[in-house]
Amino acid sequence: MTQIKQQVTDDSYCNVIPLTLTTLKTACSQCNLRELCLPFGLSEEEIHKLDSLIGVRRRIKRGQGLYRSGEGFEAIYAIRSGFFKTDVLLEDGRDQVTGFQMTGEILGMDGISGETHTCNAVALEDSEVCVIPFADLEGLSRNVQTLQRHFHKVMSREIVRDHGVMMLLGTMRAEERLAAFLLNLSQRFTARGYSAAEFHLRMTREEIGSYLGLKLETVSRAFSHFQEVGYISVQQKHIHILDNHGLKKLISHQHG
Amino acid sequence: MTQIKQQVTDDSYCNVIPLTLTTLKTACSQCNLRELCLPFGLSEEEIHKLDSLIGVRRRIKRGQGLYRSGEGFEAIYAIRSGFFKTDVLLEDGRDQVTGFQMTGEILGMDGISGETHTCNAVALEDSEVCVIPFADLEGLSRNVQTLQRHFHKVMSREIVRDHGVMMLLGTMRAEERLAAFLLNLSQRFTARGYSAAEFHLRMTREEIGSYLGLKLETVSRAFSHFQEVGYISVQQKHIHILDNHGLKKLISHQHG
DNA sequence: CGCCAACTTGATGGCTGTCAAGTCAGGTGG
DNA sequence: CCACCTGACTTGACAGCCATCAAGTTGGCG
Repeated sequence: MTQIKQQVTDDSYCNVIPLTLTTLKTACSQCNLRELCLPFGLSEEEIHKLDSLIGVRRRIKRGQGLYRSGEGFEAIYAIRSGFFKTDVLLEDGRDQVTGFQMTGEILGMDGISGETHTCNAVALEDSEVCVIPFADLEGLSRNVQTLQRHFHKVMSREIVRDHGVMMLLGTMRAEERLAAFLLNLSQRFTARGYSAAEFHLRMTREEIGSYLGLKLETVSRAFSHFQEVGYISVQQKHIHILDNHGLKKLISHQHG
Repeated sequence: MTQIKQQVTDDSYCNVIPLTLTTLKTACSQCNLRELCLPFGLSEEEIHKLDSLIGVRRRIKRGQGLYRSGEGFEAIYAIRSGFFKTDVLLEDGRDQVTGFQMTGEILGMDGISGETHTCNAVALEDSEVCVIPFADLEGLSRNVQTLQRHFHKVMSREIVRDHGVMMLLGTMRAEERLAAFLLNLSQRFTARGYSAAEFHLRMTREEIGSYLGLKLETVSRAFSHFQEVGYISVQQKHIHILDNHGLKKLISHQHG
């Protein structure tokens, strides 16, 4: 446990102490992410109850951590703006990105089981999260059935998502993985009102590779190849999907 | 509430595979798996409330399904005896085993998010599960805080477990994966009072390979090699771990 | 302008997939 | 009881995908 901290402290976490903590009351009832986030499906009255539950927002600068593995678990976080990655670090130094999270998505549910976080959450751009004290959420969801149900769905969705990643890591080849990754990002940006075809990657090739179980060179080569055959155009972190169908066909193709 | 029992009995699935349905009342309060299963941490009184919630047990013969992908979600299942696998099937024919479950573990949480199961659960030996109607579980956990908390922990544990598998698939080599798999099984058998060193594999090499993202030949070779170097002895599905430490060292070793 | 991290591209090697042949164990029927 | 059959497993040979190592390019920032 303690030796893990040595590994993590390298860069981002030294800067973690001076987190800006706003005492601003957040208000789900006035948040435009309602339909993506925890309040989904709640009545106006119920959302107002949620308002009182969410104490503070927290601003996290690019590169800084929101929580880290080993830390006590107190709250889950709803991303109000920005972009995060979560990663797990093994004692031997190996690590892997377990997910990328964007606005409206919930962070920190890994910590519930052992009352201790089991992964690190790091902002990939300046971000803001709503802090949801977990005991309070449980308390409210004992009274508000729709909230209880929706929270269970959020947790379950995380399980289903993880199964998808396991499928990707276990059965797909490099280019299939990257295609699936791009289409997933595209779909999630679409759900947030952004362009499905054009977006900016917040993460490095190395982080993509870590997530996909590949080395950064392989990711880079796959990007180049996709560009050669006209599926996408890439310029550094700017992605333009030119042939959505081509990418989809690549994934569903038998690997033979 | 009542329509749930109908769902179980007139399930179209019963027409495909003849499931044996017992009307026996189950009783968590008299179950020796309490400490591993959903009742963990509950008081005597609270466990009695759980008793009333669990309607029926269901017997599943080896090779039969408990639920399958696409089916409506009504209940989660606690394994009372036996052994299961869950797998996901892609349209193109690729499939992957996403987990192996043993007594006391909970099946079916993948179905909560979309109210439809997203994977198949198949018995690898004759098994028996306690059917826990999900709406009832939610109802009771609104009244019993310890149950609510524990159920959240169970879901969270599934997320953490999946992260472990992602780590395994994304960063480990074939023999490391198999070593991690064997140690995980050993530890779970131990928690159930069985030998840590000697056990019987319920799954085929192909199923192990699918879970670990490997081909069955690779699994077989890794078993043979482990035997050569004295880590284990294998005879078909019978495993004897001879050098626990050796396996652990293999995993934590840098892959270089 | 110069530095550095991120990225691209090439050459090579190794792990694991693929194909193939053979062995083993368990179950069935004559 | 035994021959037979089938599915599961083992082992070998070879090939391909991706990791590794290396060198060069680009873009952002002080």
